[in-house]
Amino acid sequence: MSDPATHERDADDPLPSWSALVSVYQSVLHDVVAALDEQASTDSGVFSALAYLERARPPHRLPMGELQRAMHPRYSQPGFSRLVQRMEADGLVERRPDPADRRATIVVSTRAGRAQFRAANAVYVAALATSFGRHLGEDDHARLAAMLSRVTAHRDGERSQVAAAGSVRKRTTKSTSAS
Amino acid sequence: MSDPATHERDADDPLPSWSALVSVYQSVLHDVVAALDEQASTDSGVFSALAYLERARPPHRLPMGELQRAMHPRYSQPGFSRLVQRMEADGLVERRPDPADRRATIVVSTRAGRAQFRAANAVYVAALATSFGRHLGEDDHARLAAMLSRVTAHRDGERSQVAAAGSVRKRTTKSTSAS
DNA sequence: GAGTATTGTATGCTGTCGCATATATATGTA
DNA sequence: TACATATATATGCGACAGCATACAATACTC
Repeated sequence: MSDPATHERDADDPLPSWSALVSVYQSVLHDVVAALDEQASTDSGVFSALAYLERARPPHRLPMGELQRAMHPRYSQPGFSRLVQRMEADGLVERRPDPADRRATIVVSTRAGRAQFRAANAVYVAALATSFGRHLGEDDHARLAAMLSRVTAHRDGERSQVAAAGSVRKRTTKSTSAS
Repeated sequence: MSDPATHERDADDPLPSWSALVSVYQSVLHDVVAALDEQASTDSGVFSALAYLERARPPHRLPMGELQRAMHPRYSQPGFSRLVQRMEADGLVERRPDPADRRATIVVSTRAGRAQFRAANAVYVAALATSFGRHLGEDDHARLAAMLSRVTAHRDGERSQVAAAGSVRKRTTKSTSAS
């Protein structure tokens, strides 16, 4: 779904910017995923999960649900469950029962998982710089980040308004940041 | 292994802008794909292929290879081959032998395919406006498109330089395992 | 405290992906 | 012409995705 034919040639037509975004995303991601695979033997989903565990506030652990939501809508719940199973089979994480809620599972990265993250992250940073970073100037990166963050913020703001309006009680998210 | 040109906190650190781009892409795409599926029963890959056929310069036809390349690295060659087979099975396109090259196949959208594109495109435009367009102002869309287009142009420029340079390569695409 | 709804995670099934490879045609070279 | 190589597309196969659903534990309501 890159850039279809359309009408609406106005200045606020979002199609050109969306098409350009899709084009950049797809080609850069393609390069980065290839680099991770070839130079670090790391699947991009695995890398992403390890990265969020790395940043987790209690050392290297996150409840499954929070980790899944941190990864945007990248995986469905079943898909994410299987990703974690594979990672556990590969020795990258452990799954521990949550003592506070016996339905829940806490994912903890192992020493091997953290080592693999460090190696893969070096590849990732290098590939991203080559494939994306050096194609824009300093100010451009900052401005791009600002604009795109506005989109996310605006979207999220409206979503929580909708959520709050839809239910009488808005006990929605557990009191965690978890972007 | 490449040396870790690691964590730059500089202004030209591409990570924040890349992360923001990924976040916007994933969530907007999620919404748009859901809308296409729910309101137009159209897979996003099918929609993209129909869109490129729609704007093809000879009426509604393109050689398979060109159509595939137009869709960026979204599908592998085999994956694209099967996408077209499915579309043909659904009556959205025909595959005709190319009289000039009997290896090749020309994909032609059928009347039904064009009708489905029009219906799906209306859904697409509406969903994109809701999910992406209205979260930025007019100038922002233009500036965003300009910046991202620069990335694509710069990337493409370098790629053709590399292609022209020929065999002077580092050890990139080699099948070395490494971990 | 019993009954129902809700939440967290896992599994069966099916569809589609990418990789490796096969097949057919085209092109280059002797 | 004969042969090696390149290009266009298709198929076998294994991996992984999402949907629907199952299962387990918790939370709400009375």
